[in-house]
Amino acid sequence: MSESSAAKRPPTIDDVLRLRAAEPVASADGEADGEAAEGAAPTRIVEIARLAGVSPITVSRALRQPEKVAEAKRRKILEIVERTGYATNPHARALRSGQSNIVAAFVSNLQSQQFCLAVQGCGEVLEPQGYQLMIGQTSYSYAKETTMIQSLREMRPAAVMFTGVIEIEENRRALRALGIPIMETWAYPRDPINMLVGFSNIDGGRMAAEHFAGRGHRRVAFIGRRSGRGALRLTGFREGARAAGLDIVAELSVDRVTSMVDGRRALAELLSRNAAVEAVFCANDLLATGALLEARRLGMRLPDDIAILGFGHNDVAEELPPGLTTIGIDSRDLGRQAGSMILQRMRGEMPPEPIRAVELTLTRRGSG
Amino acid sequence: MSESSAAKRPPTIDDVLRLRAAEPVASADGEADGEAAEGAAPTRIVEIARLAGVSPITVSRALRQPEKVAEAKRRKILEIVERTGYATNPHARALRSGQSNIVAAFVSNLQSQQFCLAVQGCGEVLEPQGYQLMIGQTSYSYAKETTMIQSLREMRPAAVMFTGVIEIEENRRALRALGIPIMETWAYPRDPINMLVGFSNIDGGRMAAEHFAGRGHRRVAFIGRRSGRGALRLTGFREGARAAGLDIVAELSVDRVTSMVDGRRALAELLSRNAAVEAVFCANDLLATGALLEARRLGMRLPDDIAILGFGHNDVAEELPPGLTTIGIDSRDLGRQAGSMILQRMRGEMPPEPIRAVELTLTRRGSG
DNA sequence: TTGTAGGCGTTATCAA
DNA sequence: TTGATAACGCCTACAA
Repeated sequence: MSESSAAKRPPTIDDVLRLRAAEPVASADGEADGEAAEGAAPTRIVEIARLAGVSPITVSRALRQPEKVAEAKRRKILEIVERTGYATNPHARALRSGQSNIVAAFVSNLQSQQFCLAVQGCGEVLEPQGYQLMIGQTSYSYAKETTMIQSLREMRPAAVMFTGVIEIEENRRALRALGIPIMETWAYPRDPINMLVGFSNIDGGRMAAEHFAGRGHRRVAFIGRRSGRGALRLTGFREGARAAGLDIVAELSVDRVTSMVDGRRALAELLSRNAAVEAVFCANDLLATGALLEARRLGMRLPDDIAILGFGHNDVAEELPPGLTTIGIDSRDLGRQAGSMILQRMRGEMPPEPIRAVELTLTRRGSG
Repeated sequence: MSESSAAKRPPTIDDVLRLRAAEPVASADGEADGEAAEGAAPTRIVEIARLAGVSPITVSRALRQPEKVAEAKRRKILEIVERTGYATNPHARALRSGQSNIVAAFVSNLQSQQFCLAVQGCGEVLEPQGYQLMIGQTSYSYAKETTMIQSLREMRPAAVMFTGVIEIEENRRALRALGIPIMETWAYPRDPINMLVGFSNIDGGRMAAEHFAGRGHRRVAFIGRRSGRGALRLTGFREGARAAGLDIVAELSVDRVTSMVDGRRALAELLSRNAAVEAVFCANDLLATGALLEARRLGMRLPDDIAILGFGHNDVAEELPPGLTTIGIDSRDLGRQAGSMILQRMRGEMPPEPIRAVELTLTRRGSG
């Protein structure tokens, strides 16, 4: 079919290759940069194939399934690829094979150290395997979440990871319909969409109450969001308090947490309502840090005048005297575990256990 | 050419469509989820074309260049797309048109609030236009930077943005060779690769010296990295100090800055060497925050016993009493500007000025 | 182990 | 304004 090419049709790949062969010193086609010649890197697998004297499919195999190509050929091909700087076109690859190398990762908030750590951990596992993380933000907003999930339909990633769980049934369905591995984290729902590396926020709350009980506190309080994970931590805190005979003297709801100021205000309000509180559990470290600063500003000694316990293992809070005691997980490790499970699923293996729990620990510092 | 299809060849698109037409209640092909029927969303433009009674190319035009399609048809097509939830296959699109909708953004450090803000700002501009940000991390490592730039050759994004400038000539060349818009930020080099939204770190250092001079300090010191932007800030600080007649009594080099502890240590060392220092300029807010905490721990009053000035506009540092005075930029705004310039370039327009400066401001708080 | 044939879904190009 | 045709670069399926 090759020799009979007509004259008036547009040039095909092979025409172009023939031209290139006729003019060996290729003219660089970068923007007018005066780019040093040396020949632009090949952009097609056929060019490598020519150089190696094999068919394109053999090059393809040498790259993707090296064990299927004879040692000598493989070596030669890889050497040429290396030398020329050839890079596979991922779009062509994804189009033909239906497999993309993009994994989408959504954080609830890019400003959160812990979420970023988890994403980093996940990337550490996936990137060496040739996957690229695409990071997006859901901003704790259901509307944004829905939009992002719609955009996933267009993006066609190989897998998706969230630093959180998806609660809205419609979104869960949409994700399932993508037919790709979906990873949820940071909680421990009964029915994850697909895979989960999480922990029980209820347990976290319970741990807080038990810790206070162990330190001899009786009159305790809660500051936190009334929705999402905050609500779960409160539930656990209540359970633990009841079991240990603690008295929850106040539950302060703070629904928009954007800075430490919210924690400052909350503690001030709490104290104005109820001066006799001995220990406060703040459902996240941003609130806890604000509370700690406010307590210090008021001249209170921690933990004697008041104990403050946070949630999240934020390491900035370690440095604020006297140091914030906080419950949390190893976020980077969570990310790594998530990454390796995603990897298994993308390879078509079924991870032995699609739901994994990571350990909550309490890091004791000076505040409680 | 359609009717003469042989029997033994693999099914083509049209075969499949014919089958689908014969079995109108499509069997969902999601994983065994018992997915509610309602028919999976179409995955090919031809399906929309059938429904609308037009050719595929017309659907394509209605989606990309609506003005080229007659009003009535366009409306009908868009309505069908909307109703069915059809989403374009970006790989096919990128393959054929050579245009990807992915913009790669690299931060030096995902843990940095300011870098994340800049990336967010950039995303705010690009995402509504249908672009997806792909975020990566260079970890302040030249080796990592080189690897990432290599991976860009494979990823084939529509543009690239960095929170920083690329210094290594080889990497600069590789980026230029990509032939796509490249945005650098956070500094003000004489010869950016392509586009720049930056500020002068030297000016920042100079501002620090001028501020100290204006507050009546004479014996001043510097704490910071001796490479990259830290070095530039030091250069400016020296210039400003000389011009204002200040005496730089110490320059402390801290090359691995990973937490506030580094700032604590640095201040302690500085004071042990030279107790008479009146004001310290820390080249970044992490160091400055540590220094501030250490000064307080030692019982010093700020800014009377010692003034501390940071760089970076970190807002956590606002909350640490007495509040960190810091020089910096509006990072989100920088990101937005970068985004809109990238957008122009991707559309083939030349921004009027490919190099833009953003304003440095000093935020006065209690520390100096 | 290697190669041939052809399609993945879209859009550039040219013709009507 | 619309449509027919073919090609983007790769990889699956099958054949040798």
